[in-house]
Amino acid sequence: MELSQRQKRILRAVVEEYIDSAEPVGSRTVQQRAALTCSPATIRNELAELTREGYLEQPHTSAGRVPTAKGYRLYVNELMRERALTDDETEAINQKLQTRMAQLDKLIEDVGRMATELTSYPALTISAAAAVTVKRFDLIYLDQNSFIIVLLLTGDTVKNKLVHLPFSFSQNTLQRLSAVFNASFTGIGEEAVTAELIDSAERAAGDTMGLTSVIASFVIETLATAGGGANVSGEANLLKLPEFKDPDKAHRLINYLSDTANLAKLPGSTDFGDVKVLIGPENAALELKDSSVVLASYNAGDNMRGIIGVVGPTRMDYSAVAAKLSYIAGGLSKLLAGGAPPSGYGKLMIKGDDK
Amino acid sequence: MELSQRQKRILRAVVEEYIDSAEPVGSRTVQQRAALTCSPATIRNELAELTREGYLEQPHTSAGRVPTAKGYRLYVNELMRERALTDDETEAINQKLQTRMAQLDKLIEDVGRMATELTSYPALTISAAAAVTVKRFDLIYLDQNSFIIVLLLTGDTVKNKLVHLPFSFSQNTLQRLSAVFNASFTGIGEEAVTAELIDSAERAAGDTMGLTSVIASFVIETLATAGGGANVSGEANLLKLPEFKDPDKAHRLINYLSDTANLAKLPGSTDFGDVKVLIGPENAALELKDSSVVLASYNAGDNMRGIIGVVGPTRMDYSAVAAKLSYIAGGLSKLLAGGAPPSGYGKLMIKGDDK
DNA sequence: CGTTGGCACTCGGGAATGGAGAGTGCTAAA
DNA sequence: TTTAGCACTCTCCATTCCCGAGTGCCAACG
Repeated sequence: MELSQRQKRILRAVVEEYIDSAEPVGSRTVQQRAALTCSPATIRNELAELTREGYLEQPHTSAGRVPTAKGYRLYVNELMRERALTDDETEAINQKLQTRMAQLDKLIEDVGRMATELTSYPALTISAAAAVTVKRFDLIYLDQNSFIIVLLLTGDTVKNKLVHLPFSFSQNTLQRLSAVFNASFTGIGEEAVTAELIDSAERAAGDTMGLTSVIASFVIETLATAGGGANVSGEANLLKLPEFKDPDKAHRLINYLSDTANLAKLPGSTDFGDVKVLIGPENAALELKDSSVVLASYNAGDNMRGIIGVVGPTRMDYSAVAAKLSYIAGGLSKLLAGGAPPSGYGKLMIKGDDK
Repeated sequence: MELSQRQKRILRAVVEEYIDSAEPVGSRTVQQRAALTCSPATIRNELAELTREGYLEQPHTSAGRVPTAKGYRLYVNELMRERALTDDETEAINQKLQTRMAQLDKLIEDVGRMATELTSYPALTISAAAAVTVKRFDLIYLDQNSFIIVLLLTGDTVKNKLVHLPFSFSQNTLQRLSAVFNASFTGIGEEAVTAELIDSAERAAGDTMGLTSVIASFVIETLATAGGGANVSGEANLLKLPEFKDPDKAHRLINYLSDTANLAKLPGSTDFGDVKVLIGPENAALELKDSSVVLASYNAGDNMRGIIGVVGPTRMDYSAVAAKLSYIAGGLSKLLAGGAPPSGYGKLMIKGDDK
């Protein structure tokens, strides 16, 4: 059954009022908020209808109405006004993006913090590399017992490690090793670094001391960990919200979020520029069942992509949050991929989780 | 006035009971806990005396007694039984330290997380470098527009940055620059990197393109940020405690902790192996006035040192926490400084904040 | 003189009580 | 189809009341 125009206006009014007040909203409030000409009584009839259809619910007889997940879904998909960011807001975001040009890893974390500041909800970032490989090897000779391994990865991240060894080696050995690694270990993924490959590299370099395997294991470790980096910031902001006045509930959620392994499980596939909204029970994880998650993905260049998102109560201000995340993700793409902003940047496309 | 033996036993019983129960403790409970032969009435007299002396206080007339900061102080300084860690506990710590051998920065953070797990209180880590300088420069030529700066710092940390430039330069230029930097920028602190020094380096290298200042600014940035790294983990654990059932209070503290700038302000000077206990009002920061902080410092080699600590309610289990932190700090020193464990490792020395 | 039992007193916390207010559903009239 | 009116329901808040835990003091005792 399709909702009437008036029902939609009412639903929107309920959702938006509830987002602001966090309290069940009654017929009189709806009338004012939606600027409807009809009386509260009429609205009561419509509210009853919407409740019957499952878009709203009552905490108890004779309290106002609260949107259900279904109600939020409809709101996000159809009713939400696309909120344009104010000049102040875009200005603030731009400026922050500008001034935060540290190393790549830190940058992403910083942008997460920035998302927290802007939305006042906990922010999470996930950088999922499509397939990281080493672009280039350098071995820097320090003294006869130590050297530095420098790896240049796809995505132009640089990783390094200082190695001390109990035996000595020559600068020549390192040069040979470096050549061998550049020849056979570049452009391959973690799974391709096999024992055979290491063996053959060892022979090729004429390495009898096991240097090859030291380097190779660093390569494996780096490739394995370079992919997924997840990070959360601003968890404490949850405590300000009335829905988390129960410390136990807050504790469970914060705990869930602080285990980065959980974040990786969030459904991530979003087109660049789109924003994905997961409302309450749509979340797979039990701990998120009565919270909502808004995700936007960015393009990090070199086939790498990441996700930035925030977690909040189901009554979070989806339009404002979605707009901000979309803008941040777009800016981040521009910064990282260097090129043009991804399609849809500036505009806002919401992708729901319709079933 | 010196307390009698019995008074001390009573005080200890009150403190330990309160640590366990978080509730004001009455005379009968004390009698049982301290296994005293005298009756509750006698104990009441003593309790009244201790209250008069300021070691205990009553939330209201006719409630049990609660230790004051002064009471805790005495307990920590004199009454606390030095708790030996059980074999299981040392075993667990050793094993965790063993398996966590990632890069230095991550290692410290990980150990912080470990401290959280072991004590179930939020843990903080601060790595305060005495004076970081660059030990060695390397510039790796990638192509005519880009190169990698690799800095080896005191403490054997390696930092790097990938630089893309809009103009081209030769491999020779980089070699010359590298030599100049190694000659005049090694072993000096951030404050010594002056405009004059950069100018003269630029001339010495015959650099007309501003490469020198690009590298120099990375040096400054690195030296400035390499020093203080602070980190907090496990904040959510606070929410489990009855003293933080008010979300507002918890929020204030967690917020305070998550601003790493605040952590740097904690009084840090502790001898290695010692554990420093700051009880409630002894803390300088307002936000910590009714929490306690236990700190242990470790030796990170190369004149560098760090602090690892936990934050909890004033009634935290000082003996267990202090023992664990001391052991962790000792193990960390051994791991980082490579050499012998610092004096006092294994044993436990408490340094209070006596005034 | 320190210790003990007894007793009156105090105070916080939880349960019970009783409006007040907000909001609903229903009915009858416009 | 909309509106006004009305009885009903339920939460929230403040008030009251009682119970129990614990104290302080006093008088008696070894």
